[in-house]
Amino acid sequence: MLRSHTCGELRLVDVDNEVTLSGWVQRVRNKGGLIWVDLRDRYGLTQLIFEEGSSDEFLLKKAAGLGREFVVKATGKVIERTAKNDKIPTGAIEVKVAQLEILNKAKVPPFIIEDETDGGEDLRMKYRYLDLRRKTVREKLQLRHHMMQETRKFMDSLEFIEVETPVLIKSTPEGARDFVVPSRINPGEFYALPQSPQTFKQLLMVSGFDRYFQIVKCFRDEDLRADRQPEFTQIDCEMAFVEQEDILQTFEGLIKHLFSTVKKVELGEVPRITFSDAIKLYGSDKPDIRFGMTFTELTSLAQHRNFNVFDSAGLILGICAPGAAEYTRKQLDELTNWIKRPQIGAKGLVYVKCHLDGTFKSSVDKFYNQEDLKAWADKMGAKAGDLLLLLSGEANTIRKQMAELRLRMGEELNLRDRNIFKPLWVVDFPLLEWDDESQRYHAMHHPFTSPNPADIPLLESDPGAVRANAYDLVINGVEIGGGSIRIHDKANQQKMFQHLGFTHEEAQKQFGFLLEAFEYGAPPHGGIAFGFDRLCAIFGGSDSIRDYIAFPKNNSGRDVMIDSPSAIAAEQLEELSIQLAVKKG
RNA sequence: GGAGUGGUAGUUCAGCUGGUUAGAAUGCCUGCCUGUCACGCAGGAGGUCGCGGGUUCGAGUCCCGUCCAUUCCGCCA
Repeated sequence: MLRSHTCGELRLVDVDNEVTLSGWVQRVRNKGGLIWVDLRDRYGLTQLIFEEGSSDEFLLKKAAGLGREFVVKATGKVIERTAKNDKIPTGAIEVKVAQLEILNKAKVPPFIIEDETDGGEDLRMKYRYLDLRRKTVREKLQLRHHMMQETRKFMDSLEFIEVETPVLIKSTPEGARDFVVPSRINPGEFYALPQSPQTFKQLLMVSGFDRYFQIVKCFRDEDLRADRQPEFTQIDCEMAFVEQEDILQTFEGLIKHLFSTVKKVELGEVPRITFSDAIKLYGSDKPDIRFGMTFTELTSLAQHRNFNVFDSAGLILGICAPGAAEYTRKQLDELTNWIKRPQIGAKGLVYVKCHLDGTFKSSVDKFYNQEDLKAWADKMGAKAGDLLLLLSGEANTIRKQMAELRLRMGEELNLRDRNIFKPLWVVDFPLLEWDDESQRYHAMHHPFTSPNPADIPLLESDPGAVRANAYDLVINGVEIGGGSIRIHDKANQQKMFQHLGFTHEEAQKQFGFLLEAFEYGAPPHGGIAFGFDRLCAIFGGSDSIRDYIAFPKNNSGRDVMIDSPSAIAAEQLEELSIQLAVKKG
């Protein structure tokens, strides 16, 4: 027998029992006549003890020779500790070892395998299998497991059916770049890996599976970020015979269920905001509503005082940072420099300190008197002790800049607590988005999204103003999910392709199967997809999704452990009828 | 494609305006230690300063190029 118990379960009640434990040596503490070995497995840590006098010499020697990460089997009696450790659940007992077997030796690991590791990101990824032995990392994958099970439970309880859709599908030029896979038996032709199972889930609606979901890998060949991997997991969902309200209710239920079961957090009703209000108040379509600091427009109030910067601006925006009036000159300079960096690119930053004595001190005192500044403060609802921060310029540009500033101020003032969760539905997204590069409209969500019926007349006159039946779920400023009510009739779908610049032939070639399916009785339907990795990261309180993926890729899309991607043999290339334009040396 | 930051011992980092033999902590090895649990004490080994070029009497340090990592912008229907 290799083990009778795990390393996490023995307690005082087990004292005097003979047990066998197997696991990894976390650390050996050799005190001369006494040797302790911390034995670790997935379930915890148990202390083994060897004692000069009562343990035989050979055994002592063997114990003293153990190194980190050796795999051992130890048999012995559970005894009560003289000196207990209340930091670990097994801290009241230890195992007095009578037999020790080294199951496998280990090289000295390149970094320390404990909660606080000395290993950097790169090294940990190269030896990910060692990194995963660490409790902090393991717990993140356990969280993911838990969320996955709860998602399936909840969806199943509502009669959703999990259907697997193909991974080898067809490339389409819309949207993100596809990963492609050459077909050996069809020379010169390629499959694409799905960016999402979008068309398949719509076809399932046509098939009558009126409630579908799938926890599914999706692939996008775009540049990576801390929260973006080339392969990632979605909770993909679709429902037939529903309107937007049905979808929002159903999946608000899923989110509440996950928070309740996994985090023991009971959420209230999820608030909603329209896209246009989100932009106006937060400068972002994924506002973090854990804190206020919404935008106030000061354009009419602040112009015509001979301050040229403001007078020439299309828009003047202000936010009120609560209690930040005592910011020093140095802090304000830092903020100004930060917002002037090329990534954000503001021209400058105007501040107004609302002193406790009711006076104001600003960086534009030359142009504005105390009454002017008071009028601003009043309009922004500022209190004594607050700091007003103003940006001016072209409307869309400064909204983005102000959104960044708002988030930074929220961070600095500790208003973005990781243990507080504020989900938000953003609704009424625009249907179309103008793309300067290709000089045409793109679908903001995707080409299957239906327009808001009230706005259909605008499709010809003002396409950019048409609202879509599309919605996003945002939690703490992170886009967690998005979806829409789809178009379900052929004529409308064809019209949409037309608006997006598809010729009739292109539309037919790429999506003919869907258009044809719509002719055979397609029900009204809609759905949503959640970024599962991000959802896990939010639950775990991390900015990066990488630790929630067992074997993630690095910033360049490489797996440094298995060293992929890699070149393939000339014979393979030939078999696939592929010639390389560039040879990798 | 662009910008920022970083690359020095197994690991995490320090190394100033260029100056003699490149340091610390931790890990590792050896010895001592009977209640440790971040054990302690004493000793020891360990370096292509990412790579290539340049400036200089002299480069870890300055300059140019390049590679790698990371964060952000673009991109991500």
